Amino acid sequence: MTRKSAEAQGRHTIRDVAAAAGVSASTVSRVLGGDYPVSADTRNRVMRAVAALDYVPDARAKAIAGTGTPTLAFVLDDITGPSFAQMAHGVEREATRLGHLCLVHSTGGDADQQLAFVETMRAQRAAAVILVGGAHGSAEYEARTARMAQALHAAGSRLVLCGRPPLAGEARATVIEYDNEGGAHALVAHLLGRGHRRVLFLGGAPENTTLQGRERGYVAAHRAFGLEPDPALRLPGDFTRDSGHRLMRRALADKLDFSAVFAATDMVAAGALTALHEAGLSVPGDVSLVGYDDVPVARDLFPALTTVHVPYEELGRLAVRTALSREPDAPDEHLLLGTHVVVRNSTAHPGS
Amino acid sequence: MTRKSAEAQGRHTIRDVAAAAGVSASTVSRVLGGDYPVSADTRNRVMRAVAALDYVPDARAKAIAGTGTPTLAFVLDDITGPSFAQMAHGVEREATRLGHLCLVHSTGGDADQQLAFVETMRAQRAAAVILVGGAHGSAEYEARTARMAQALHAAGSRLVLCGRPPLAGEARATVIEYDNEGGAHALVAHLLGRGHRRVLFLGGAPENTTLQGRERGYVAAHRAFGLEPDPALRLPGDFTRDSGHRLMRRALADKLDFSAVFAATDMVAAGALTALHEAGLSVPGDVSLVGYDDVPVARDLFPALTTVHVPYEELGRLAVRTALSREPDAPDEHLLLGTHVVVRNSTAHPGS
DNA sequence: GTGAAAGCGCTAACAC
DNA sequence: GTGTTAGCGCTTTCAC
Repeated sequence: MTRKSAEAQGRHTIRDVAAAAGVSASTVSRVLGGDYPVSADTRNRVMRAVAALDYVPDARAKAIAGTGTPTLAFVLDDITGPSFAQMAHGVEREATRLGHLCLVHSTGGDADQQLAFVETMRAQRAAAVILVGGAHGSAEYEARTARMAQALHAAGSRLVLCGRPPLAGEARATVIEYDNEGGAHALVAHLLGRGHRRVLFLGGAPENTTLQGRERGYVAAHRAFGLEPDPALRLPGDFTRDSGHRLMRRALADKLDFSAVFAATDMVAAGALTALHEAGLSVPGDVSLVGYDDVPVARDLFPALTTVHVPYEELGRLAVRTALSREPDAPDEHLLLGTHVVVRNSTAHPGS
Repeated sequence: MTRKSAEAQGRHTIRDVAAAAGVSASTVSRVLGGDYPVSADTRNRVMRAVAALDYVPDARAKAIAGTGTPTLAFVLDDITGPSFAQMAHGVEREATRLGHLCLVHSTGGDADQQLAFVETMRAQRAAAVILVGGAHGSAEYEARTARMAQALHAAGSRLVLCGRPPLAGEARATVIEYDNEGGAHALVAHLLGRGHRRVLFLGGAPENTTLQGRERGYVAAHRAFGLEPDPALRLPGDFTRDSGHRLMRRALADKLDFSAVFAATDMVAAGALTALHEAGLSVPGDVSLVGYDDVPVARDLFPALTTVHVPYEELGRLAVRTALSREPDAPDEHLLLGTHVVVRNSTAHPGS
């Protein structure tokens, strides 16, 4: 009958163990801590008591007392998206490797929920918070994010922005981007170089910086060829498979004139491809199709999809490493990862 | 200069706020707590101080003091698998809805890492731990899992096993399964009913209970048709796309005789489909192909994949609900969710 | 080598 | 209404 947790089996405290072993709580702490001189006999008795009670120290109490595993949070829009999932994988592996507890959370693209979760992580005293996905555009959102970055920094933590542009000013956030504009430029140049002149762009989103970047690359590639893209060929949407399917059906129904399609993501491309097939069109015979991200399924579409490779898993690992290794007062860092086109079978010369 | 955190900006405690507002710590606690009579003036001063210091209460300290958001953990083999990702999504949504902090962690299929993480969650005093994915078979693993279940139960938490069979004995674990055997049976019967007699099975894994169940359904369907499946037609592997690709190439190289393929998961089917295409074979013209899980991309393969629908997101939500709603001493529950075949375009009569 | 006591940041019971 | 005190479960001086 130790104090009060008499029959409350399992909810044992360090004092229960101490009592069972006939020592003081501090001794138990020392034994469990590892590095501290304790007599072999005492150690044995304590270990036996720990085993008997199946005692596990309360991680929250350790944390508050200064010991305890540091925590790292990874926030994304939708865990269901394969590219995000790959990144999550990289983040988790690296965080675990570096001895951190890793929390993954997806917000469904809701900016408020995202900020709320970052706040929760600040309350958890997380060592770092990694935010991934295009920013949501609005100035108010940007300001709030900047405030969070400051707050985390002030608390000795830090905010890492992945796949999105830096915040304005001295925001105290680390940024790791990959090249959306350059990749899109190279990809569209590939299309243009094969003779395509009317390239449909699926999934531009004025509020999402990632999609914006890809759209800029699309435009830039045209200009580099001395072309001006037809605005009617740019269909706004999000980065999901269903958006691609819907958009492609609409483009077909509207009898838009194009010989190639640039889908903003591989998932959009997957949906578009299905719509194309449903319409009895052949890819790349009747229309060429390209995507972006190089997610694993890109190889399994038929035809295999030409796309831009983004090193997502590596990106995740890198985010964790820079987040955890930086000196508290090092200046903000800004990394830009390269991307490259992967040519597969979904592109051909027009009318071939 | 409050106590010691003078210039340690951001790392503020409730006492710093109290000092800044000229009140006691308990008053700050009461203001922040919400429900407690506090004079309007005091409240204002406190709120102002909170804002000025950008104070956020330490969640760990709250937790240890009895208040604090409860936590729930979700453990899966690989976040990269689309079916798991969908479940993770359901779990997260529901956990958030019920006011719980949700930790997602993937173990890469490593049983030791899985158990270690469950132990970590026990240390975090998580309200529940949800484990998903086929069990790893070995008796030792099963025993350790049972011990964890007991320990969690004793601590007022609980273990929920998703998509895997119950533990032996009074293990104190809630189980939510979906019907692998029945779904596979119906699916293979669909093939057999169309005249196929030699069905290749890709991805049986003797150590994984999920894959085992699907394999049992495969065999049972044959027997129901008075057939005995050829053991040479069963290729062991895991549930990944790459496994499917490799296995299919091998089957083709070995010139195995079959007119239909049952891939253990949609991802395996995706890899197999690509291998089939690479070999110049037509689906379903030359060979019929079916998968299992009905992940979103199943619709985007060409031809669209006939498969078995598993309500993964619903499964995740259900896991959370039953985990959080059960009485501490209610008997172990065991739910079995139904599945159903979704016929699309990847199957036809043999030789058609 | 071990115990008693103080402290981590917070809440709650008990004064006034 | 508000401050003081004790306590959550742990670690870590500081004594002996």
